[in-house]
Amino acid sequence: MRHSPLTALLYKQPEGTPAARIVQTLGEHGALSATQLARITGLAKSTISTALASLKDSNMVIEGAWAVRGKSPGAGRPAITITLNPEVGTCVGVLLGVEHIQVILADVTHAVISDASTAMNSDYTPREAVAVASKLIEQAYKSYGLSTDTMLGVGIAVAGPINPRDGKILRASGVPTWAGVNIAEEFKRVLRRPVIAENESNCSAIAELMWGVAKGCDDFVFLTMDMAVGGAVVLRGQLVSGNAGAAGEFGHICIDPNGPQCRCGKRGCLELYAGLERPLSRYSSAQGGPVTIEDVISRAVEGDDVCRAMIRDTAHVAGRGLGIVTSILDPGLVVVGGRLAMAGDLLLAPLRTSFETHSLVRQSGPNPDTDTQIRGSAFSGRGACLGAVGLVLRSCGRSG
Amino acid sequence: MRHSPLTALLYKQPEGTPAARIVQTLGEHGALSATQLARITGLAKSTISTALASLKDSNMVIEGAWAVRGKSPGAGRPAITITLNPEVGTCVGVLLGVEHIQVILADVTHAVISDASTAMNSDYTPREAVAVASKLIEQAYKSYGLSTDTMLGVGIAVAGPINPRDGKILRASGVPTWAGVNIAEEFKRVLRRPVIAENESNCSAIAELMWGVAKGCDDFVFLTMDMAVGGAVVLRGQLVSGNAGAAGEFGHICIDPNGPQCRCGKRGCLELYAGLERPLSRYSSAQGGPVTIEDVISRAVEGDDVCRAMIRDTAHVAGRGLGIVTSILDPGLVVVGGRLAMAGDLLLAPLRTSFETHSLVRQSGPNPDTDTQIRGSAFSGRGACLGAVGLVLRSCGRSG
DNA sequence: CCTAATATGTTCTATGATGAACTTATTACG
DNA sequence: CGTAATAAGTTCATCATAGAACATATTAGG
Repeated sequence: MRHSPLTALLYKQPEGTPAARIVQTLGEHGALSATQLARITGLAKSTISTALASLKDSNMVIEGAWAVRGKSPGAGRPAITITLNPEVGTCVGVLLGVEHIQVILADVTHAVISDASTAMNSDYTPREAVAVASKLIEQAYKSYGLSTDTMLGVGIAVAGPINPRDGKILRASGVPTWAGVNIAEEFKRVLRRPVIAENESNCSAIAELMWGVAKGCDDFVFLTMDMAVGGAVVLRGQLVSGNAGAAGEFGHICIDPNGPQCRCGKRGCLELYAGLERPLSRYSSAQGGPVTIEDVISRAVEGDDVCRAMIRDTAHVAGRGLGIVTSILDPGLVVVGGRLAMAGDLLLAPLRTSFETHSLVRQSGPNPDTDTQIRGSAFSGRGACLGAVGLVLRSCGRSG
Repeated sequence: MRHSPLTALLYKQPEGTPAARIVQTLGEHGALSATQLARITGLAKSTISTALASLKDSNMVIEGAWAVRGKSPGAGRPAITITLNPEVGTCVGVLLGVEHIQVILADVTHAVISDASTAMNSDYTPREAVAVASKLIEQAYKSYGLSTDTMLGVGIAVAGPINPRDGKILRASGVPTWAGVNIAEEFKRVLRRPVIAENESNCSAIAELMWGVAKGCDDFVFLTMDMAVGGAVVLRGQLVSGNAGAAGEFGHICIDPNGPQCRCGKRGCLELYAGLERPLSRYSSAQGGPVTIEDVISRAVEGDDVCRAMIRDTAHVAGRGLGIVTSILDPGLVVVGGRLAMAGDLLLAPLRTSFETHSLVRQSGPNPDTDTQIRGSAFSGRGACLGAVGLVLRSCGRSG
């Protein structure tokens, strides 16, 4: 099973044969009918039909008579749903977070089989990361009685931009000690499988695109609000990585050129005002003990004024940042993720208000046709790692 | 000739038949050999060969034995260059500027046949625009003995964003009185030809992409520096228009939320600091008479300190704006256009310096691999109108 | 001047996607 | 309960594309 037929289909052509495109599309969308496949891939019904026949023969896809998603059974012959055969392979997503490493094991339908984490001291080395993640992966396979031979690939979510040309973490990254490391190579050497590394925010955006609030939306912007501030840009269904992989670094938009120095070297970055690191450490010392983002949110929900103000203040600056992003990209949708997004409307309401005063299009009054929507992420914290899982079936034929 | 075979080829399929793609590619690149066509379109040599045969039969393309561009004749059979037959049709580009209307008439090879302008009072109406432009077009055809039957289409460059959904000029536009007008329709009604309207900066970007410094570059950002500040975003060879057509409105990036009110309704927009409108009117009253951008540039070239400072100051703020753009898009190339770009290094040198201090990627020191290049436009003022010409052969099958 | 090397362009056949027509399976309604 | 309407999925002739092999036109060098 070292090189399964699925692997061959996935890691091949840029546009691909009908079979490959079907597998890809099923990977992204889950269960679909033949007609839906035709619509999504743009191929003819007949083409789908013949391709599906051979895919069924080789056991790559299976059919079930379950109701097709989002379709109330009306008149007409009911559709037969097609799914990737879960037994055909597994995908692994790894999140290399600041304080923990998370590993999600999923089948090709993206059904999560296992989700495990290990706490880490911040400033762990790439070598440690590989060791800990490999162990988590191994344990996940072992405890579910699966062979690692079924592993089709590994997606890795990293804090910091990755140069798309050489795969190395950018020197102007969130984790300076990792600068210049090609983390995908490090993992590939040990796991001997296709490994795709991506920026954490980009992974979150992928998750939103595939299964989240941005499903079916080809153009949107993702904003991470957590200790740090990050983001991602999706245009025509594809991540925009930029020349050096630094696209979507909303946290480093200059808000005030005379502001305090940021760890990136510049002054007055958005992250310094809209990130929770500074207000949280101030609040923690005022409280006389460490307070987490989750604590702040639950206290805010309970009505704590200081915590509400903290969220409102970050929302206000973030809205200004989004206004700037909108002057440049004018996205139809902004998805807000990161742990602070779990605050829901406590964050989103002031964010929307601030955005409207700072948005060009909104200056001519509300208009549902042209207004940018702002929505909270559908995932609470797991988004980035799920997105890393999604990377495996998405990024076909790029790295190998 | 009302519906020439070329029109049929141009305004049809989204991806298109080989013949259509060849015509498009020739339209964009000019003279090419069959082999180059195969490389650029991605089609097989054989496909190109057969398609070219029928295109030659129908006289759509002609071959010449001129040396293929950028190819020193080495060993091997010399290439035969293919060009669109200039006699097969003409394209018109219209620029609706603030103070003048410009019309360029070109053949399908984009060779400019005529270039004429009429001065306008600012705040002219769409109806006047159509009348004046139509007259200029008519004169151009008449004075070169061409029939308007050969007109394949008209591209229009407009100051202000255009909603890609309904083609109407956005209400938050540069010319408020034009808000809500579908200028392409207005022209189409009179000219009875395919008309494509685009934002002026977007047209300039198209020109740079097709024939300017961004030739062969699929991802770049265009910055207009003139009385106002605008811009455009090109990703994967395509213009990014945004949800409401307001993508690339760099002039309305918020630089200071407590700054003066901008005509767009927001406060402290980049345009107020990096646009020449305010410094120029101040300087004009100090000089006791109207001074143009061209005057400022020539005085700066001659060594005038006030004019040099004016350019340097706008460059400084613009660099900060570009730094912000880079945090979001991280483009590999920035092309600077608008009349101020004619100042050359007087503008570009301080712009680059300012950009570097405000650019995230640059924080880890210079690196030719990841650094964003900043180049001046290749066109002096004519870019937008030339781009409008280019729109005609480019935007196939969108509007019609 | 002849041959090798190199590159362009053409021919021919197999493949494989397409679209029209058809079959199948269900609901709606009289 | 039967027929019309609707939608899903299949079959098959047609045709466009690609790939391999070939023909053609040039330079380099002995």
